Amino acid sequence: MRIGTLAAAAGLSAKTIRFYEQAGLLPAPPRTAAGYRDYPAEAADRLAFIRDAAAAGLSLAEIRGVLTIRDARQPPCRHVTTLIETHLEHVEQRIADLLITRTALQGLHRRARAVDPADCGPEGICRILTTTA
Amino acid sequence: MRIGTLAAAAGLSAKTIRFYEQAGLLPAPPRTAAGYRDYPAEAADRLAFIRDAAAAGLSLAEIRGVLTIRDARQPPCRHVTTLIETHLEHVEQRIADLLITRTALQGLHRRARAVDPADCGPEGICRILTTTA
DNA sequence: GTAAACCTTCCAGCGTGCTGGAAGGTCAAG
DNA sequence: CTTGACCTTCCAGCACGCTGGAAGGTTTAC
Repeated sequence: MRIGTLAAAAGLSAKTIRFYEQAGLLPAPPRTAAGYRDYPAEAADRLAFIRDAAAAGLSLAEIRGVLTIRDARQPPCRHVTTLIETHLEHVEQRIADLLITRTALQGLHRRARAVDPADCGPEGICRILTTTA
Repeated sequence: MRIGTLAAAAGLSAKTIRFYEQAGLLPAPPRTAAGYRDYPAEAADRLAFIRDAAAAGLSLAEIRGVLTIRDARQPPCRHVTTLIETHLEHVEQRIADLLITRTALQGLHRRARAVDPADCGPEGICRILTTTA
């Protein structure tokens, strides 16, 4: 399977696949006599995993961490558990941050609807945002 | 008011203030005879506005949009309201994505605790993760 | 008078996740 | 045989929001 076929199958560009290889997310595949990358079918699964994990918001570094340990073929279950816990903490922290942001935005939005545009004044700073510090 | 004083007042670095000027968020102030930036007191208000809007998660481009309209002496309230609504949607989408990720990680974590490390087998791929890929 | 703390400009890079282009080699169809 | 689609490598840059450093000029404090 050449890179273009794999790219089409995974819904990514060939460029992105080479980038993932370079970034250590996808192992370098064997090459044809002409030097073309020749992927096994499993590569599509791996790329699908990467794509989904990335879509879910994991950074490539996080995904790489999961894949690296998986690829080690050792049973480092405790390591994996720790890794998962760490990822979970990061995700929960991000959620917490975003909830704070959301609350702030909802406050701004409430105020925005309450303010009469004519009220902003010719020189005044828009009240919606300035009162929010 | 020189840049260092303003920076201290606004809780930003002098570098950041120069960057904001370069980015079109802060107008270029008059200069002293020696070429030093000499800010009026209002600059601190403007920077506070920028800081607060950024803290609420608006991008510098979005803030610039608000400021540009404000500087044109038009009431930006409706624009700001729309901006907030759009941004709120993005944040909520992001939160929803992260909640899905969190659920997935929690499931992984439960499975990790349930698996006996000896169970992973010498040649098998660790089960915790493979069932997820 | 001198040393430190400040200011100026410009150029460079961080990290993230790609994307584009140039210059060249290879493969399949007509 | 030629055309065009595909592949290779490498180098470059996008956006984002700064941050650091070099090389110089100025102001302030002792």
